[in-house]
Amino acid sequence: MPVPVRSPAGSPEDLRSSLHGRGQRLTPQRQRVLSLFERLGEGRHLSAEEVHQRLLQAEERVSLATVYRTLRLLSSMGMLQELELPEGGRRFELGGDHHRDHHHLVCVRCGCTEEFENPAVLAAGEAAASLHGFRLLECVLNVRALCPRCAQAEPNAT
Amino acid sequence: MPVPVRSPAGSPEDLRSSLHGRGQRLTPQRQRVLSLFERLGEGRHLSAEEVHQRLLQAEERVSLATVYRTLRLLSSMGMLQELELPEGGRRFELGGDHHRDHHHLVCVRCGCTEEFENPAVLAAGEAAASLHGFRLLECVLNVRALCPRCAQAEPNAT
DNA sequence: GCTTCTCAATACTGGCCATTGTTGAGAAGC
DNA sequence: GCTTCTCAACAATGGCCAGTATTGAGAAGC
Repeated sequence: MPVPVRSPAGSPEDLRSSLHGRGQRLTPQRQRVLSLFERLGEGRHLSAEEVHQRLLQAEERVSLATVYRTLRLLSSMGMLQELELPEGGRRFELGGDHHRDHHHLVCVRCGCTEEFENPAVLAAGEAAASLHGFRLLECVLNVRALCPRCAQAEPNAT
Repeated sequence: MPVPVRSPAGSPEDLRSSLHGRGQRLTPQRQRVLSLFERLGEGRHLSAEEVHQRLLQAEERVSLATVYRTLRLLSSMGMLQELELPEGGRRFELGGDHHRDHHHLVCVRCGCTEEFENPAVLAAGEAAASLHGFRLLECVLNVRALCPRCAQAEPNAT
């Protein structure tokens, strides 16, 4: 039974540590597969063969067998979600808790975090993306701050 | 005593790579000094002795000589700014380009980035901070996206 | 046809070690 | 008094290596 993976497919480093936690390794192939889904965005679902083809097109060769293995692995880690189609054949898409915008309040002193949402942030991200011609995938706002407890411990009032 | 959950995103890794780029090392002492200034926020300026004392209070022992060396180092790297007081004695504060909100558009495919600003983001951060009783230090919005060139290369319309 | 298995070749990791940048105390300089 | 220098002790890194998870091709299973 796989370990509970809390953080969605975020940074490359997240994937690495998730894998290491299970004594597994981060390989270019695994990165390529996950990265492909991240580039596609959330709604998209692909079959193993499609993943294989797309990676080939992107000049990121990964053998079909490895694609299958990796899809299964990433699913078991919760980073991908498996869809069983009635017509036969399976599809995969980005894991469920992948909000396009999820934000964190991080205490720089003790490291504790709070999560929050705010549509205004996504709007700002979309505005900037559109201004520069980018296609937005995900917005992550990190607010570096001091939590109530640590703020009290710090002997200074700015 | 607070329990560290995960390292605050932002500068820990930045500092490391900046140092490595110069063939220098990331040590706990350097982290402590920089971290102290980050906790203080932007307006604050401290003398070497004050830094030393505050670190002692925080049970983060760093020798005075090292404090001096580190302050000089961080200044030369632009992470701190040196203020020469007319009365004699120098003070240090967080480097200038440390905006309380600076945001990035990052292409997840080629890695290129664009920077932008948007007061709405800072507002959102402040709202969240205030809601949870946090004292905001800095807002960093990371928009994961595809740049125009890479968006074109990706053969899919979501 | 889609998916998994086999097995030799490959390569990611963690551990260990030498290199050399850093630190701590106290002396020395200004 | 504030800041820098000296030097032995310390420790962050990079390189190297063995251990072993992973990959690629093709065969085999469903």
